[in-house]
Amino acid sequence: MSDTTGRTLRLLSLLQAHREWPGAELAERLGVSPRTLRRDVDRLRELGYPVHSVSGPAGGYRLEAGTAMPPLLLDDEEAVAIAVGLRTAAAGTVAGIEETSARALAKLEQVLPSRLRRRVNTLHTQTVALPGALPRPWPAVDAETLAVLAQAARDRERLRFGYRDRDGAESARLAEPYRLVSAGRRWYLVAWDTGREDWRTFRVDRMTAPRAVGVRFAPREPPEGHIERSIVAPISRHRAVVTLHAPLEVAADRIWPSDHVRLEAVDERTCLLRTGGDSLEWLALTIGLLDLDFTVHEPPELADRMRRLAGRLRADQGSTEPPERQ
Amino acid sequence: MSDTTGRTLRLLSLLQAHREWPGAELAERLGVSPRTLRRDVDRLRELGYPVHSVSGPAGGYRLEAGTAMPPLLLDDEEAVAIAVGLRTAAAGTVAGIEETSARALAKLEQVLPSRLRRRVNTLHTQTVALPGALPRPWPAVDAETLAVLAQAARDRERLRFGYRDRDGAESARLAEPYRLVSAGRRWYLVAWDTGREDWRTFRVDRMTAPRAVGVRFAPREPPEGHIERSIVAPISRHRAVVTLHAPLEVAADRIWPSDHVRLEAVDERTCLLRTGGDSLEWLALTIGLLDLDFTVHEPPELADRMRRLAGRLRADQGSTEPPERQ
DNA sequence: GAGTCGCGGTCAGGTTCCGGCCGCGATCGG
DNA sequence: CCGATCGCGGCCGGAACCTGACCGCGACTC
Repeated sequence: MSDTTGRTLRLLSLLQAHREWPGAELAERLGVSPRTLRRDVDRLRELGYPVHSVSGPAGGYRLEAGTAMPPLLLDDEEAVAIAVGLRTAAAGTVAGIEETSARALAKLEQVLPSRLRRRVNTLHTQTVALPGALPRPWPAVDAETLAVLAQAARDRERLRFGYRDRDGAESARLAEPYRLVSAGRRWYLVAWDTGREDWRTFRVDRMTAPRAVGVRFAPREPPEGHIERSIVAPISRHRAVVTLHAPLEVAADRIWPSDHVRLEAVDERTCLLRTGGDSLEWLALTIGLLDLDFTVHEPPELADRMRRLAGRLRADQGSTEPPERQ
Repeated sequence: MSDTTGRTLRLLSLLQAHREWPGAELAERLGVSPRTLRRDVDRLRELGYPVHSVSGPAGGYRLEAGTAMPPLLLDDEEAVAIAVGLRTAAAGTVAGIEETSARALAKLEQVLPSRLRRRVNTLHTQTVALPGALPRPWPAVDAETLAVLAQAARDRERLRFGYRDRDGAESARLAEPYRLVSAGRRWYLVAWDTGREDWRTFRVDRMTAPRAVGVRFAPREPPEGHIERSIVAPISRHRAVVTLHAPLEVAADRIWPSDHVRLEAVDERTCLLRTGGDSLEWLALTIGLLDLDFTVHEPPELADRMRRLAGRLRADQGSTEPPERQ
């Protein structure tokens, strides 16, 4: 049995499925001796995939980001999610990468098992069937954060983060994430709060700087039906509050309405814009492009960013001819 | 030299990059004898990946859809496209798979090289429809069709399809696809029409039942500027020429390569960007988000728009308190 | 019908792989 | 500070594997 290639692939798959593994468990799963496992790991390293290792108790192996993409080993659901995401992106929901998305989609669909293809079809038609509601404004959630949370929950790693509760009070938390839940556009993390010694449901948008602390914990089940809560506000990294020195109607005319935008009149010549976004540059530019006089109230960083951008933009635009027509 | 595992991986990668390969070429690329190649193919089959083969001249190997997902071997752009698609899907743009998308994203981001991560970030913020540039409903292009076209173009396979031209006249076409181009919400296929013996640009939504006919053709280059003339120019109202005060590599890293974008080095610290778009605001936004110093040469309106934008951003007084807390 | 191409059997020689054993060093907990 | 745990990598011997070469066969195209 020419097992070694397949085993190496299986090892890669395991390393992608969980972030960190103790060597002994890997060896057992692959059905080889620990010595051979070390050799397999070396093989992966020689192939250019950086496998990081930690000595001592609680040591183990983990696959890190290197300079080249390793082969992605996906389970069924993930493959479906990717296919659906690519279809949507190719449909023009995401600007600028349509053609590449189509190419990636071609590659994936070439090898996509037919039972999965069926699922992709039903899912895709389900989601795109809302022509009116299709053009989404900006992303509701910080994807980076989601990825961190999903990973911590998957790998059963303790999570440290700041949390701002309903009343705005900040606190530092240490929790054992159980599952990431999305309800509508909102995301929640169900977790065991080790400080409070109880189950909590955290709104993801109120969490700050979550990071896996590297300590694994024993799984734990939450009580039946623990996952209920209701909230309103959108989820984005930066929330902006800006006064626009223009009548409400004028402003409303230039702003693409969405869940993430609130516009209220202050008086007949002024209105207040509340909005949010993942990047300060994005906020600065979209606000600036409204072409209205405005005053930024929050966040303070936004004003800084605007000044910096203004500096870039000011520099003698259009004064010169392009260098040379090659 | 323990090459065999890596070679098997490389073989898998080749089989995903093109649909069909003649055995001799695969053997040469992998640097082994044809006999060994056959053994490698057998190995893949034993691992459960269905490699189909065709005898006779024009024979070769092709990887087909099996019962399990094979490891996906992605190039940089594809990886970025998938990451962006997943982020968007996870953010709730696509209903029903948010949690799975987040999981897949975690898996991908764990191994995503950092240079790609930057591209994902800048791209991700651009997913929004602009105020002003309202997304009008468009004859939806079938993702399945797109995948077929992208694959045929990639693999250089002749394509047979029906086409309904501007006047509604139907015709059957046989063409050698060159490239799939997306402009705005529309898709075009640039191809050599073997019947007309000339280059044609087909609108994808007017094509019916395209399918790869299985015949490979020798690649052929369209005349210089053909794509720009037939698609980019008519579609994008504004064509911009901008000097970026950054090395080519830095700029290339932040700009999504597409048919609408040309980037050339001027010297070691400067490069020239040519791009196009429907709206000045969109152009200003994408250029502004690059976070690079730049100088706009064309069009003059864009330079004006940038100056105005700079004025707005600078004019903000940055007062701290909003008028009244509602 | 000729030529091309994939298929798979066989063989021989060299290489690799594996498990077991060892001492080493890093890390964590007491 | 010490001991336990875990990853590291050298070494060994025997078994297994991999490779290239050669062969005749069958499928397919022109």
